[in-house]
Amino acid sequence: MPPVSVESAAERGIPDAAVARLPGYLRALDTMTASGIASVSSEELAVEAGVSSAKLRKDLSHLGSYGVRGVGYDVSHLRYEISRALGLTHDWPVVIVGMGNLGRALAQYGGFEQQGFSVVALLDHDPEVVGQRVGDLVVQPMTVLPALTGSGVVIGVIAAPAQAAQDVADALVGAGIGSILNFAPSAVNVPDGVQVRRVDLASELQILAYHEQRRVESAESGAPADGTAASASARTVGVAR
Amino acid sequence: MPPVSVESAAERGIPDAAVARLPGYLRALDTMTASGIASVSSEELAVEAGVSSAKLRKDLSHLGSYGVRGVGYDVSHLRYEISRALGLTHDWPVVIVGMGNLGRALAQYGGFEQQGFSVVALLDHDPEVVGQRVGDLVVQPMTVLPALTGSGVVIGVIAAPAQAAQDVADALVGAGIGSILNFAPSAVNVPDGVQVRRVDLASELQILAYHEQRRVESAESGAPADGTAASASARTVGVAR
DNA sequence: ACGCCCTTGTGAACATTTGCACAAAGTCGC
DNA sequence: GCGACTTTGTGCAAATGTTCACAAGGGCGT
Ligand SMILES: NC(=O)c1ccc[n+]([C@@H]2O[C@H](COP(=O)([O-])OP(=O)(O)OC[C@H]3O[C@@H](n4cnc5c(N)ncnc54)[C@H](O)[C@@H]3O)[C@@H](O)[C@H]2O)c1
Ligand SMILES: NC(=O)c1ccc[n+]([C@@H]2O[C@H](COP(=O)([O-])OP(=O)(O)OC[C@H]3O[C@@H](n4cnc5c(N)ncnc54)[C@H](O)[C@@H]3O)[C@@H](O)[C@H]2O)c1
Repeated sequence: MPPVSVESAAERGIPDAAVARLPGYLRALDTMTASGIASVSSEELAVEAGVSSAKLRKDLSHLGSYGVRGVGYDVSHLRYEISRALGLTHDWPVVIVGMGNLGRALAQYGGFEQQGFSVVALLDHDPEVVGQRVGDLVVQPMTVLPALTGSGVVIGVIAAPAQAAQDVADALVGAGIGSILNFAPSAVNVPDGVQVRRVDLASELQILAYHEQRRVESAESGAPADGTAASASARTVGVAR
Repeated sequence: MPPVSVESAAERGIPDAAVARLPGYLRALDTMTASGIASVSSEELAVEAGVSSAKLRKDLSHLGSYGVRGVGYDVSHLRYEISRALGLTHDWPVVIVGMGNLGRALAQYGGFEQQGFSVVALLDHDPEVVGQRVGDLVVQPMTVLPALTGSGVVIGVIAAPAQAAQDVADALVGAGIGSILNFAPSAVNVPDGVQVRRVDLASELQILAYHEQRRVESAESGAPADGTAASASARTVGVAR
């Protein structure tokens, strides 16, 4: 690491890979709280979160030294420290754009709210959809975006069709949104400094398919299956349907 | 990994990071096909897929040498080669477990089918839900699982509540499912060799929140913003750009 | 048929992430 | 109080992933 002179404790610059795992630790801690557990070792927490204990300790070391050697971590204190590192000490207002099937499901799903986010606005460009009520909110037109960002909304969710995703992203960025969660199955290009994360089921399934294919191929190990014959292998799978 | 001596051309062992990007390339190629584009350079495809061209070329090099120097890649041929590498030369049957809000939405969402997967069964443990019709299928009890795997189903989707996720995973693994896509916000433990991927919106939002927080903090750079005052920061966001 | 020009495929440098192993540090029983 | 025992936090090495930069290769115009 560069010799970052002062650098208070360790508050700045947690590696991306570690940041991506923090929410999992948070969730595991919540589960333990619900079970009435007050203290955990890195080993126990690691199992609950599905990682190795060494990785867990290394990750936590980036946010400071909150464990007690020989004992473990205090569940509620660690929960607080991770929350703070992630910026969840206050709720973040979120806007969802695109009120189709997915947008409605997300708007009504309580999973956000419990985790430090609150859906404060629902937008759609279709005049037919604008004005409809979804849960506690009324769908608004795209033109209100600047007003939303003006009042502090910085996270946007794209739930519009793929071909509209880039337009929506442009509108969000133009209005000052700095972080985007994209459910549309397409990449969006944004300026430097704007964060985009994509959630795509088809991609996830395709990645699983790759691993399944490998398993099938290695199951027929004995046969070198080199060259020509290889292509037939996938068919094998009993798949009677 | 053991040093796999012979290793034909490049068919085996594509790095995980590359595999995770292949679906994105596939999607980008589909978009180009729809636009009537027959040939692309790595640079153009990289922009469409949202990666750097060097990364794209390196990734593709793991599946073979399918480009033409000075020209680029033939869209339909590259599409085929990526499909083949991912194991998408045939459809994969999928079972969804948990027919609540999310399960129903997934079952009726066409996004799977277009991409090489077909939902062949819907399961739930609740007798009230079993027998209901969702789209073209009737919800079946958990007891049919072994029959499904017997006929070739190897990919399962968990759309049950978090506290049931481990039980469902155990049932899936016990029946012979080898790959699981888990939508419940909890980690599941499975034996070696079983693949699990998790999709969790709250985690994604929390990761975005971390980056937003950093942006806010660096905006108030001069001020150390240590301790107490920090919590007010988020409201600020002048985000004039 | 030749050479120019363009883009691929890849070796090598660099960066990040993971895993190991253990000294440091604290608790708890006695 | 003190020593034995437990578990953290971390230095280091290995593995994995990314970026750079360019030689090799192939088409296309002439
Ligand atoms: N339905 C699912 O289960 C599901 C699951 C995963 C991903 N997705 C993806 O999510 C996206 C939305 O899916 P859906 O089923 O809700 O689609 P949908 O067609 O039901 O809804 C899309 C909504 O977006 C609005 N919209 C279109 N263009 C817009 C624009 N430029 N600005 C603002 N709003 C616009 C439309 O008016 C419509 O209300 C799609 O990209 C889809 O692939 C859907
Ligand atoms: N609703 C959403 O928009 C959404 C979005 C993201 C993630 N999720 C997550 O997806 C999961 C399901 O959400 P939901 O809203 O559909 O919940 P839900 O309560 O509507 O549905 C859950 C279904 O699972 C069934 N089930 C429960 N235990 C089971 C078991 N052991 N075996 C088989 N089936 C069982 C129930 O009978 C019920 O039909 C949850 O973990 C939720 O956090 C939901």
